[in-house]
Amino acid sequence: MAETENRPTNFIRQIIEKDLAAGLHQQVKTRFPPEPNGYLHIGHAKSICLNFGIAQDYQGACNLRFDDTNPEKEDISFVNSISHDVRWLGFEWEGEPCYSSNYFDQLHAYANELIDKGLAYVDFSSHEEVRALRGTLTEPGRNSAYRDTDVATNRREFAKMTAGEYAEGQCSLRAKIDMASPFMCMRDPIIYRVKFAHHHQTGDKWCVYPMYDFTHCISDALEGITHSLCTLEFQDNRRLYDWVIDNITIDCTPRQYEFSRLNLEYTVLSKRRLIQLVDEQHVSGWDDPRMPTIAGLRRRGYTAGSIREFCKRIGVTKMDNMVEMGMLESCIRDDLNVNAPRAMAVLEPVKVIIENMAASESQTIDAPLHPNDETMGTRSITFSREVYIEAEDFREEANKKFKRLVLGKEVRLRNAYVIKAERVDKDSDGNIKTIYCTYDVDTLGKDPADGRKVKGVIHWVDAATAVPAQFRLYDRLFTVPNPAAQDDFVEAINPESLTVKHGYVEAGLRGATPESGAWQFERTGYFCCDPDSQAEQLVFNQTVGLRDTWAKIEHAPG
RNA sequence: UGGGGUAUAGCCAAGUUGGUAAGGCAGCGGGUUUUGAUCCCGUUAUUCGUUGGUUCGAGUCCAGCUACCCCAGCCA
Repeated sequence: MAETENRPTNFIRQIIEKDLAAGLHQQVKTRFPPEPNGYLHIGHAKSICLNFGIAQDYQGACNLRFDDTNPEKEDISFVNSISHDVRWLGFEWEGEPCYSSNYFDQLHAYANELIDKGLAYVDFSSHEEVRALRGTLTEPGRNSAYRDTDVATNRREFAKMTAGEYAEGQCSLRAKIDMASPFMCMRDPIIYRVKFAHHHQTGDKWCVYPMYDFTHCISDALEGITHSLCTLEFQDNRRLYDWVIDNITIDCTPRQYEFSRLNLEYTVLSKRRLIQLVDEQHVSGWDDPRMPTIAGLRRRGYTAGSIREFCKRIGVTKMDNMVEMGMLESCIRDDLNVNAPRAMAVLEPVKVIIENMAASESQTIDAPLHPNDETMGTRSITFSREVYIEAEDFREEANKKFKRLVLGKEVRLRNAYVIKAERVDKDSDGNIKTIYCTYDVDTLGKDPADGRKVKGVIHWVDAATAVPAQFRLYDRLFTVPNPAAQDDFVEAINPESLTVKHGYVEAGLRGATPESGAWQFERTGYFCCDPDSQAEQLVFNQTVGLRDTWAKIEHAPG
């Protein structure tokens, strides 16, 4: 609903439309290929929306493929969370999820094909020797002493490697390409290494694992991927991608296209840094509401639709970018503004006693669930002699710009009556304990009969039926726009990224759960119930605040 | 002269047979409003990294320059 309807256009979709028009493919096929070594984040959402979105819009298909060639870093828990998050985002992959590890047998056979063609060799050089011979960005590399080993020997040595006869690091299988290539990845890249590691999918079957560059292109070809979309840092790797496909016997020629990865201000989007935040417990976990992970955003209250809309708005190009948080916030506000029912909550309560109302009296008021959408219906709220209002909504004195409750002045209680502040009670420290007011009985649902204007409206909760609740307010996780550029990004963590408040919500929210959806707490922001919430102690996360023009006015110079 | 990429408003981004700068976010001004919200209206690049060239005409074509990003894991 809040999602814009027009289909996105970008250079990749243009290539696809051209290919389709030229009859190059009868059906477009893409894939989303995460390594299961962490949780998905908003940057992955960009890739997911691109790949699955293309499949949807061009009647094609998109595979979910776990690129699991490095068992040491991977875990089955990540394949589960990734599958869950992709579905939650609203996408469905073609058939069963795929795994690069499904192709280990075929990959191994292709490695042997390369050996047979004299295009791969087993190298017994040490890590240090390999590095030293690789050369530098400006100097060519030099050939390894093992580069000209004969085919039969290479066959035999690779078999021994595969059989576990060599230790990790003792040898590797390398493609024989060009040690003088200006593309570093073409200087006889290692395509298989020895790793005595248990694999979450293949168990202990293998002690050699193929490298990314060798695996990815072949996996794409085996799955019939037509357009293999990845991020910019793989542009050089495309030469190797094509080299492998060109030098093995395979009847599919997928094409790789690169787009720029997403950068979001005031957060980090690299797997390495997110893992560090979790491991060092700077956050409560992968789903901490301050995290840019899908799980974190979900717990924070972001909807799948708002994330899809965000991906649509940021577009897909090859330009390096740094997207403002405001862009993301605008997407969730647009969604929740139309979809979230309204309610009232007081986050920092101060008691108001309405002196001209009987203590025994309690009224029930029907309040709209949405001011601009009456089809959403109404809710019942109660009003009685004692109510809570927001501490910041009262001042003993204030100028005309302060459209709230001021001593001796009137204000409208949202959905209820006009009240007037008569006097206050303070504690020994001078803090306001209670505000004594009177109310105008003839102002429910109408303006004062004598025509006087009351411009301020504040929210409130009936003390008699209020439900206590904890509110968690979040701020940006980092204090600088680009924490990844810091020497140590951990030092840029915002110590005030979480603020906890204790107040009240209206009675109707008793029993709220994380499945209840979102509310707009009027004049405050959008909230959802956190999984930590319990019947005796409701916990609400602020997804995002309302646009706050008052803050600008109040803090404006002069 | 290692190579690969990218340069359009504060941010994101259209612009693709060269014809006289879309849209979104943010901002600003105004209107409606029992949310300082929403909504509505208006406004925001004489200019497309820069310097030259071709052309009646260039963001789009050509040449030079500059800036930024990526590549020297047996990571992906």
